[in-house]
Amino acid sequence: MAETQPDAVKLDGAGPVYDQIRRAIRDLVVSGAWPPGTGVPPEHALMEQLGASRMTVHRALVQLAREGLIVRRRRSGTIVASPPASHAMLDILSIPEEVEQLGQAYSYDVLARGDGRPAAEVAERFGLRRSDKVAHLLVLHRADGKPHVLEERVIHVAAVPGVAGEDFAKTPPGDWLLQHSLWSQAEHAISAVGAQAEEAGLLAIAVGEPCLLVERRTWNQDRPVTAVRLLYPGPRHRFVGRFGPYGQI
Amino acid sequence: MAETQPDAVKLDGAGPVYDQIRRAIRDLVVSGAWPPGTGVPPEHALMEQLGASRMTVHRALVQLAREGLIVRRRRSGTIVASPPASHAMLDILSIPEEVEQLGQAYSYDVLARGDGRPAAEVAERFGLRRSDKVAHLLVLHRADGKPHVLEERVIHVAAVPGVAGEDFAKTPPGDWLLQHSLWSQAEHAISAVGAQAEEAGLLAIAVGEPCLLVERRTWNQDRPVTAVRLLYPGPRHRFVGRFGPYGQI
DNA sequence: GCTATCTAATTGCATATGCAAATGGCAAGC
DNA sequence: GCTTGCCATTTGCATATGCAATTAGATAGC
Repeated sequence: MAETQPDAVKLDGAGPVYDQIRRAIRDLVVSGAWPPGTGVPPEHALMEQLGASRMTVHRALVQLAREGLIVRRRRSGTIVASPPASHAMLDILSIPEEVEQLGQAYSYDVLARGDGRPAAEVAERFGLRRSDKVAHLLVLHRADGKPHVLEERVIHVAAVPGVAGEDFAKTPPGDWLLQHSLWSQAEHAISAVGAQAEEAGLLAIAVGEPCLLVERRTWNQDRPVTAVRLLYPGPRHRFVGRFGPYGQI
Repeated sequence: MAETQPDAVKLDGAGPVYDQIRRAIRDLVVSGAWPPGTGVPPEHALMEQLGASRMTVHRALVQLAREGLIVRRRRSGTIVASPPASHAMLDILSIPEEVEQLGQAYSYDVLARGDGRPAAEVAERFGLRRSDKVAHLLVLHRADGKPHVLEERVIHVAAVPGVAGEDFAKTPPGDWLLQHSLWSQAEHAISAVGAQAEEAGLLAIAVGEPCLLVERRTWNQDRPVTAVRLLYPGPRHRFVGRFGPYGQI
């Protein structure tokens, strides 16, 4: 079964054995070598392969399961988990989901698309080199037909091969990227800005109206994947989070 | 040593033993029965007291340590951890720290204070009953002498006994509360609003200027502790977070 | 073919045991 | 008093063992 073991688990000899195992498997998962659904070898196999006791292997796997990287079921075995679609606190659901959770009808339009090298201003804002080929998109998402959020997105073509042949007619780019790209790190920033003239026109609000601006940049192993600027009009959008003194709850 | 064991660990018989132990101790910590610094009994003591093996006790304690609720050191033993001062993603540092991290000089003024029953509008906005006694504060925080953020806060007097005799002359209320109150749950919301006339005047910005509004409410065991409304002027404030596909990093 | 039953693979949990590592505090020596 | 070294306590780690719970897949029976 080559499929169940695309790469071998390799220990690095640093620190406790259970932690070496945990890190080794974690690295295989986050690097994409073991994509979601891949079967992790059963405890007995790892035990022999690594020369550790079952309890030690077990400890590593239990911890990975608690971290959400793998899913374990008796008899079926252990598989690599699918990353959760949303990230509590601040991360945003896919926008279609976000709108549907509000009980409104979702639709969207790709207003503009350009492929080529990024303009200096864009490259700067999104942390790209001017030599990187990018796709540049402007998308308006609607809830019950009314403007909901304006998305300006840059996609690094080299990091997402399929993007050149995709027109985003059926799936908005954010959701499409979730399925067609890999990412290992993201950063977002939230701020409040007034709508510029063009933005205000598209969102059907007054110029200068306060908007919540969410900027997110995504990398895969230090290589930029995509950067997006989401402009939510007015005080009718809120991002809510809950937590306790020792962390999220 | 009564101090090291203010309450006994009690198992509830539900689920795995190690998890019963984990939850029992967690509850003692988050309820405040074991405040930060309290000594947790050593593994051997818990082992005898609970009739479990050391490895089972160990498993519970290791997990609590990973969750950050306790701190363990060889020979010294295990103590209840102090909650971290800030909460990653979105939670805000104490405002003095926030300003100092920007390399600016911090100062603040208590602009107004009222003690009594909350007005209907305030009670509504902060989830209080009109019969609850509250302290109501308006505080302007400055960075290098310039307005940085406007804080409007309501404190539930019954939940924070010392508040009546405190004038917040030396410590702003947010920091003071961190030291003098207990909380088990918080919720915050972020949105963008335009500055109202009075707010704009205090912050020295134009009326309608976009502001980032952070609203946070805090409870202790379902009892409201405090609620705060932080108004950050303009696009010069950003909240930044980083994360990976499987959670925060 | 369909269903009920059984079997075996796999994870989950708890225990017992032994040794390693760190270190607070005591004792001995100066 | 001060320093040095030792010892006992406490946590950290790994192993071996045994049994329970779950369930995919095989088998037997209809």
